[in-house]
Amino acid sequence: MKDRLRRQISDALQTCFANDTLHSGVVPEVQIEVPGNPEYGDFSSNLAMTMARAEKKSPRQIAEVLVAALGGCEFLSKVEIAGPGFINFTLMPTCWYEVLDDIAAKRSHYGFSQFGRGRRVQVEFVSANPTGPLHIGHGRGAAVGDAVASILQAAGFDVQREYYVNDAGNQVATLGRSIWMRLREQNGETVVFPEDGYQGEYIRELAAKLIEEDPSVTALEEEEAVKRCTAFGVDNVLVWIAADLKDFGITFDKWFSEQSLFDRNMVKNELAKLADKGLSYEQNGALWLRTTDYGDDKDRVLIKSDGSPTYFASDVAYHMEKFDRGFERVIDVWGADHHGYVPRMKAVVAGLGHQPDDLEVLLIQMVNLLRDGKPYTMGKRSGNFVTLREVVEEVGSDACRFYFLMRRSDSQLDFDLELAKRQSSDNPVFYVQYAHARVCSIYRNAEEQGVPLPKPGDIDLSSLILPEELLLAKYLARYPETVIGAAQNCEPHRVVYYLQELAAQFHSYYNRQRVLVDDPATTQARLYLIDGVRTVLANALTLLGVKAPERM
RNA sequence: GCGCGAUUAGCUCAGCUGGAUAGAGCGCUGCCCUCCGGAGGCAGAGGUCACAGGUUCGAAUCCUGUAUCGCGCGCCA
Repeated sequence: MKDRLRRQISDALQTCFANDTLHSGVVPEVQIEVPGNPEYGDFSSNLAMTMARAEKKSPRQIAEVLVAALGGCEFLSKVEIAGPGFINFTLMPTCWYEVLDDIAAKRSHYGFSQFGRGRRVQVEFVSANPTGPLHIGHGRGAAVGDAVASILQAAGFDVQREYYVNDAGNQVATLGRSIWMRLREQNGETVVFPEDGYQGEYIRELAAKLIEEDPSVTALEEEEAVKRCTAFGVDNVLVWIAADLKDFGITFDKWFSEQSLFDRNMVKNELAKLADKGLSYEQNGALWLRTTDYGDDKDRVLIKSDGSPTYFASDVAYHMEKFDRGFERVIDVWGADHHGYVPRMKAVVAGLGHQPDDLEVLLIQMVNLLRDGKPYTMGKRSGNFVTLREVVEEVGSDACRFYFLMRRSDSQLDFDLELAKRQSSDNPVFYVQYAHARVCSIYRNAEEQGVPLPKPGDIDLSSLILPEELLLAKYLARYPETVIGAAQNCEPHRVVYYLQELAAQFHSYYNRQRVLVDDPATTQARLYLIDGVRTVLANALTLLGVKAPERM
């Protein structure tokens, strides 16, 4: 609808240039927005004001010329000049009926667009070290990454979801040593558990499981045994992680192993490429990357003087490999405590000849768990985080995912476990899902009463004239642009806010008007309207990974 | 010390990339069930958008500075 108006305005602009009522020939981008105040119509444009300088005329004069050129456009019921030079447009109510037909035609694809033109995008998220179960913070990253991926898909990008497995560094070696120590402990030895070892109970479980599956491990030399423990630990923890994520409704297209970069000599090869480009140099026995050339505040070490690569080295290789795979846009989801690493990674990307913005890093802030408004933490024993699994089991995947997406991902989040479980309008998840269930309930009712259901293309919608009905239709029309905005900015919370507003408008409508009334035409039209609401609620919830239940 | 991010209603937060009278939820106050699910809805009170300058037709939004808070600054991962 907005695009249609945009074309009309562009045409009018050309008309003005042609008949010399405007002279500059400068065609600005035509900005159209939905004004906050309904009195200003359905759409408004600041075009006249942005042209004022080039035209050397007052905005209101320009607006008058433009409005004259728009002439009697049949789908516009009113065009007004207001304030400093806004042009306000009110559309014929019948225009909004088309939105309902559009939704009915596209069903679950309403809101999808070609905005991304099939460009390949990779979203890498979670990527937690395979050294223990996922905790609540990982959960937020998971929910955000998955929703961003879904939103990008809806906006017409070709998206791949990837998990980067840090299976090469010291962290997994520590996991191996921790398991080995617990294993010896279980065999009756007295051991000193390493200070940096992983304290969690799950280490004991892993040790016990390993002895059971392969008792010969105890006979190995220390070094071999630890290696065995490491491999066993990583394999098992990854299975847990995958299961936790699956129960959270998330699957990945690819699990990318850091170790595989070394196995395939990728790190060495990619580092050689950087050296060829003169981006790295040796100093004090170490190999440095010249990240300061691209905005970092100091150069970074790739290979330490003892010859071993830094974590940064494999990260560089990994990101080079991502672009080699043909992704035009690469999105990383990180914990906000890593924000200091953004400049150096952008520097790498820039050094490779890409735009720094081809890599986008989403920083995920902390989750504060609350219970009835009071901070909730597990016992303070080290290694004893609140796991994602416990929370999902307590409040359910839907509530959990919705809450994780309610705020901008870079701002901290209060997550009240009791509130998330509540079956009332206090609870935003419930409130939105309930709106969907309510529409379904009305439809069930209609069927029981033998009311014929509306058939798309064959409905008289002229009885949809109440302000709240037009308001709903207009809001449904804004869904596709909401998805595009969320995709452009990687901001799933926009979809959440959209949902809350749509649900609120629907509940309000429901409370004022009955859908199933005596007049058959009105009933049909209203059923058609709320079916549109139902479809959009379901589509938006799906993008967030939240179910749209038919009854609750 | 340097860098990054924040600062909007009592609380938690939005604010559509610079637009018109700054919004929502919670909490508070007062209302609405002869009604398809009241598991809802309506109304009210509540603001110097941290502060001071600047940019322009126009600033919560962009720039500079100040204050407060948080985080990051390893040849750790």
